[in-house]
Amino acid sequence: MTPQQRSLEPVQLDAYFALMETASLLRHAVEQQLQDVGSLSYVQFQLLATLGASATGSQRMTDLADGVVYSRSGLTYQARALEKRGLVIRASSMDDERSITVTITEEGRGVLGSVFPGHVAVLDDLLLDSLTRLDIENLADILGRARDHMRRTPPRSAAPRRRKSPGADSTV
Amino acid sequence: MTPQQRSLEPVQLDAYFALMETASLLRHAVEQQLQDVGSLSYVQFQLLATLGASATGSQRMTDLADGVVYSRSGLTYQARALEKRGLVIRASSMDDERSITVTITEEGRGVLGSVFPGHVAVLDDLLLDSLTRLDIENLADILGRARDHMRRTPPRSAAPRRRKSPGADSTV
DNA sequence: TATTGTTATACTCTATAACTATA
DNA sequence: TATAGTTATAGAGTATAACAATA
Repeated sequence: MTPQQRSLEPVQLDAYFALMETASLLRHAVEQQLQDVGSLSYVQFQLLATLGASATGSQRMTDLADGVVYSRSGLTYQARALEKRGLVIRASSMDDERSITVTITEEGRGVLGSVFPGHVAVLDDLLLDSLTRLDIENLADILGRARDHMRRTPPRSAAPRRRKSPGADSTV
Repeated sequence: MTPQQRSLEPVQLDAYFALMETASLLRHAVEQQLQDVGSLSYVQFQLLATLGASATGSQRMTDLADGVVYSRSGLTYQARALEKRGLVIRASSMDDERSITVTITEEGRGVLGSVFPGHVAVLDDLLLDSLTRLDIENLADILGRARDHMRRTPPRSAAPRRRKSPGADSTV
């Protein structure tokens, strides 16, 4: 096993590090701005933005969780925080009594609007201004594909929980 | 003011979201692997890797902090955690009694080595395999430039602390 | 006085497991 | 039995401010 200790080529390493570092720096800056202007964490902003972009302004909790990747309980935590501030409302769905529909309020849209200009400014200064139009198109293309691939590929070590599914136990 | 509410073009938005999401998903997966195999957080891995890659296996605390971007106290926290496990050693520098030199131990290199294959595997599966050689080169190039730019550009709202620097107070 | 690093502290966030309720 | 969501809880990580020591 481990026939020859597969190692990374320099370019691959460069790409990896550059990706992680860029995102980290950008997120740091954006988080700061969101906190200063709207007292929002990045995740909360994501949630509001997702709701605001949807046609109805609503989403089921589960669908929101899928979009943001975090755990159910994590989403409950954040949704409650947003609800306390009156930025969203939670109500049980009519078609399925189990699920809960989260809806952005006018106030929520207000905060989103107040935060947006600064958000764009940070983005311009930190990321966009240093790149050409073509760079940006390339990024959107390449990383878009990478993201789609990742969404389809559950990490080996963190396979989707499929406990008890009859016969699914691979090693036991 | 706010002459016309500068907004983002779709491509720009795509690039931004794809960047953040890709990095987020990747980090999530990598963090899992590091935790499972080496009981390391991503930051701790970064620190060990940085030390391991340096010629002497050593770095000053300040330089490490600069590399990882986090706060001083955050670095102290992580460095102590690594020291407790015997993966690094801290000793005061000889040339400057104020600074502390962190050095990776053999044990630290061992953990690094034990974690690396799985790390690469995750990277392959999740990111590299879905991209062409050219894609990866492009990524390394574009994001490399973006990172360099970000490192040079302190975020407006989070300017480097320069309190008390005579005459540096801009608004007072 | 400026810089290096630590400490104390408070807070935010995330995940796990147990639990309720509906399908 | 499976799914949707909440709760309790525990743990990791981060930042701020005050502090000590050296330059």
